[in-house]
Amino acid sequence: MKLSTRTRYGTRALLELALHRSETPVFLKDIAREQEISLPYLEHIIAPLIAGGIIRSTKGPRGGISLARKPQDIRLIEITRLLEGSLAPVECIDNPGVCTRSSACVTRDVWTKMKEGMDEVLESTTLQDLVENHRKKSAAEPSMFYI
Amino acid sequence: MKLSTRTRYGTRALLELALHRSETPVFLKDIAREQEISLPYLEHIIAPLIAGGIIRSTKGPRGGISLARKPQDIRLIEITRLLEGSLAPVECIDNPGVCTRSSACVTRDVWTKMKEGMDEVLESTTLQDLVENHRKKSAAEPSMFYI
DNA sequence: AATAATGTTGACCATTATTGTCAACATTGT
DNA sequence: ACAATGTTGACAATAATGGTCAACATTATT
Repeated sequence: MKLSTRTRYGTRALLELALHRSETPVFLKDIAREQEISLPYLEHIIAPLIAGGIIRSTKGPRGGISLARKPQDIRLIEITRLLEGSLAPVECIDNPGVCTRSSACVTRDVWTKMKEGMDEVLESTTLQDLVENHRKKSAAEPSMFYI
Repeated sequence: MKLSTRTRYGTRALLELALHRSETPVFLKDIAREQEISLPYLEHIIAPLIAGGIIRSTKGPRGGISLARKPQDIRLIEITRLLEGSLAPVECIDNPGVCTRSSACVTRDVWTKMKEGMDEVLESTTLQDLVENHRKKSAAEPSMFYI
């Protein structure tokens, strides 16, 4: 039940973008260095976020990426949907046809509740919430500027 | 974010045991057939449940396995702990040392909430709850006797 | 005691998903 | 024209999962 690194790295990259207050886009290169992700891998992680309308990108010199919307309008559930897909712990939740027992299965009901618990957290949290929490933590512990 | 088949199969096997009202133990062979799991694989799934004190086993002819406790005293969280380990979506929740940013990381806080949401569901559900839900569903849809 | 039916254990293997890397390309500011 | 960026697709390494197989241990039955 681990999240993929795609989702972890992607979320941290988005938070870094959200923390970047200037208008100018940020280089992938810089995010890769900050977050200790290889540049080629980060490119592949960013791609679905661009396709999903969370990130805008500009090519060429002085290019880079930036948030397509304000941080308070980006919910974490969108990020995980794009990078991780559904959080359903078992296939039969999204796809009841894969198992003939789906409708009568009571373990499936439990796994469904688990999914709902996770979804609720991610639906109710925006990038802006992360930004604010980060600022609070940074204020409390000035030495910790990491994301 | 999928559960392993170990956990899914193991939970279904335990539910089958819980539904089996007689005193006599159940053959692994029979559970394997009912749940469509290969016998050798089921043996490996059962092993940690025996070691964890959820299942008792008897060797020899007329042997088999049975629940070590009453269904209302077996919480699903015990099962997932034995078969899946922690539900932490990221390693740094159980093991902050793996990442120097742990204490300052705000994404980690979100993943922690996700874990707590899942744990809450599994802590508050017992095998007996599954048994009751199963009986309700069976009564409503008599043709669906599956687990 | 012999035997057959069960569960136990450990070694092993196949498949798949993840996690990347690399190279060619497209775009754009200077 | 060129250099700096992002884009895309093919590919590879690695690890985890899901499973098999064979040898063994135990016990009821005869």
